[in-house]
Amino acid sequence: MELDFFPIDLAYETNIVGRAAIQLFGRTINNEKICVIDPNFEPYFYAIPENHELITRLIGQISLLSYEEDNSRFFVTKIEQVKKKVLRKEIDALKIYVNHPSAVPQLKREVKLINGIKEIREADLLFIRRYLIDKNLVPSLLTKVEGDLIERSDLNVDLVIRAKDIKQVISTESNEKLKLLAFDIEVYTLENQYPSDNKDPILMISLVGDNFQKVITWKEFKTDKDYIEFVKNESELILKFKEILLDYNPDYLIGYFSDGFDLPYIKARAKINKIPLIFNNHNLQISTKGRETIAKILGISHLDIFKFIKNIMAGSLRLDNYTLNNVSLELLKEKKIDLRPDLIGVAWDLGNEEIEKYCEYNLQDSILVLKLADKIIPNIEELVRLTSTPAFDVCRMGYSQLVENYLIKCSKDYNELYPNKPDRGTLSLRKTQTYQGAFVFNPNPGLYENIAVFDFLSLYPSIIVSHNICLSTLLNEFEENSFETPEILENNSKVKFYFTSKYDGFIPTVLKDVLLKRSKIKALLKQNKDPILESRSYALKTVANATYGYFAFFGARWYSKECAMSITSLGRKYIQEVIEKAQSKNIKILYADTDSIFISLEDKSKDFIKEFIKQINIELPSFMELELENFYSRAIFVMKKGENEEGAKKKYALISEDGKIKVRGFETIRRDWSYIAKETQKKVLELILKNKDIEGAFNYVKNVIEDIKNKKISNDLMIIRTQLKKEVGNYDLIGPHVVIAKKMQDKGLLVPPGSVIRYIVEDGKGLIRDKAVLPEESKSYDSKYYIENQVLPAVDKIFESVGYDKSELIEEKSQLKLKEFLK
DNA sequence: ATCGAGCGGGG
DNA sequence: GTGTACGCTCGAT
Repeated sequence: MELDFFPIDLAYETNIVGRAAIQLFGRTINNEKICVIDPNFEPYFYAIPENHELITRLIGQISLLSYEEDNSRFFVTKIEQVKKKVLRKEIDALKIYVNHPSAVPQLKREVKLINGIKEIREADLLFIRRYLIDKNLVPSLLTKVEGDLIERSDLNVDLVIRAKDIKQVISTESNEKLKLLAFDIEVYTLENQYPSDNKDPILMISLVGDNFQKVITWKEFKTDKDYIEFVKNESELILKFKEILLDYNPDYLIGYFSDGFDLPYIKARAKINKIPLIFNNHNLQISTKGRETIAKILGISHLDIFKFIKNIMAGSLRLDNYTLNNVSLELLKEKKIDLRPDLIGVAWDLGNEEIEKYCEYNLQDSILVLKLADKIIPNIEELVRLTSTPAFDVCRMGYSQLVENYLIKCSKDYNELYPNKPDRGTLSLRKTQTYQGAFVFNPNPGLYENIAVFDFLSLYPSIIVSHNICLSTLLNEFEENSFETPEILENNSKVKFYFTSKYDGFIPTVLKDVLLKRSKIKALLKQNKDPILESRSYALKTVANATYGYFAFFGARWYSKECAMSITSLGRKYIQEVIEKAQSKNIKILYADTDSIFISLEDKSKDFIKEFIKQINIELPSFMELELENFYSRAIFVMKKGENEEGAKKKYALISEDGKIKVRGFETIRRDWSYIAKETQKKVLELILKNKDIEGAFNYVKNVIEDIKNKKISNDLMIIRTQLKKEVGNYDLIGPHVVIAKKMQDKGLLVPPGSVIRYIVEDGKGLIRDKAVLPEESKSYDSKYYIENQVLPAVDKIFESVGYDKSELIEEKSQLKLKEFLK
């Protein structure tokens, strides 16, 4: 039979004869959940011989390799002699097929040891990705399978097909029918504690899909909310969750930090309740990636959208935190229900409407997550298509991996062998390498009015394309007609790099493809604001903009310091040219960094500025564009501590004409700051930017300081919160929160790891830890500490930048010495 | 200057 | 899972 479907999630299984078969879970155009099993793909890798003459001997030797493990035999099945390219140079390679993907690591090591083998290549590509790339398949695009319907009771799908042939269909059919299910859990928590999965049960789980809303909980109370469903206990709650998942069988299960919290928690509680969480023959799997955990459910693609927002979208969103509330506010203009999560334990014990509030809260979280997913998944899916990587992985990748996966996919089209990853030695060497970076026009600290910001769009990508910058085009010395970079300062001497123009490099070619595709889409978007096209454009932009960073990323396969240096040198040239042109038209430059320029409007009209940009764009190479980012009514540039010419980093705040404040580079406001410090900083920026009221802001802080001195500020605002990460006894270094935790323990209070310790720094002598007390026991907080270590560090640079000295803030009765601050 | 520890997201 | 593991900032020493 023949059938069209959208593949979503892929895995592979091992059959009776020890061969791997790919499983493609997806949805048919008739809305059925399908699993296609494709046994027709063999794992392989490449070996490069030292020279041509050795090939016959090597083939003989390699074909004999085999080993046994767990009663299975792993061996080389066949070897092909092929022509491949390495940085455009043609070479001989051996394509070595093995009987199972898991045999690759061992067999590649054995091959590598054979005398006459120069290098192993492409032995580290996931079997699934290898399959997708080699078969020219892309998840989430319509795919035609020809094969036989088979019976598989172990798979939770509507139909299973054993594929004979499978190929992508050229089609405009969209996969809008995909089923999404968002979920969120609430857990028993006591005030100021953090739940721990070995003792605190899951109290409720919300699930929200298309026309589907449910909150399951296990303490019965009177309610008229029909989405609330009661079960008997936690065990039944987890069983119900599992049942809904199997029944509803979504294509994407979506959570917010569900890799790090919800699913690991469910797994831990399921274990305690002795509930197996098996889906399609596999346990809910929790693995780790660095410090982060990853939760995988076979056949249901679990997307933790927090990961994608943090890794990919944060670059453009630039929020000061990425809580669900904050992200929803930004992207959806909606909020979470305002309830303290650590009071759920109290509510639970009280019962009735108290619990009901938390059920609403729980539901709202899933609603927000689903709405966010609706916005974000099209972006993820575009990156899926661009990189031939399943959404599950794309959702968790960073920029460099995105670029790398795109390049790996493209390398096949050019018959290139993709480079190996750097080894440890290379890695640590690369980490120490520095080079001249972007151009920075240091701002004079101060407050400014009527500002315009210009941005170069795709500055670096267009440099790479128009100057053909690539490892494969980099020359050892000058050649006729080659392109040479400006002079670059390196170790006190000047260097230049040369790139051939005889042929197009691999990276410039594939990047050009991205830029061309994007400009076509942008042209279409001008006629019609189609959200799918928006996503496509977003995906292409993401990959294009990350390419420069990729050259400079120490872990990159296509790492090149020379290319990175060449790109920044050209970037400096372009931005400096614009600055010079602006200055020649008497436009005052306030600040510039990498690809953005801040100017002061002074007496010039907005139209004049727009015309200036238009003129610049006429002269720029194609793909490159100077864009008016926005007009701002005020800006404050702040001195950064330890600032030097080279390393000056962005630290500024802007207010746009519609009153929106944009803050960059201020120390992230963290939990371990007191509320008074956070509030004061926020208020100061507001007063200065909104009302231009520097004196007011100054007086505001002076008042805060006076109030702190006179102990007029309530203890609540002085509390510092620090989480205890280990058992109290296991600390070598005793910080203030550890001292307090010990005191609490002595009082018979439980302070397991994860507890948030609250303390106030009290008047007294010695180290901070000697002065820390429990908030309830605080009689007189240490004014000096709060002024000097909390409030002042949060605002002093702001005032210094507008002409005040820090000391003036603490002087008892200083006359305000308002210096000239409007430059 | 070095080093241990917390932060993030979630409750 | 044909795989690889954060980066920064602050306080104590």
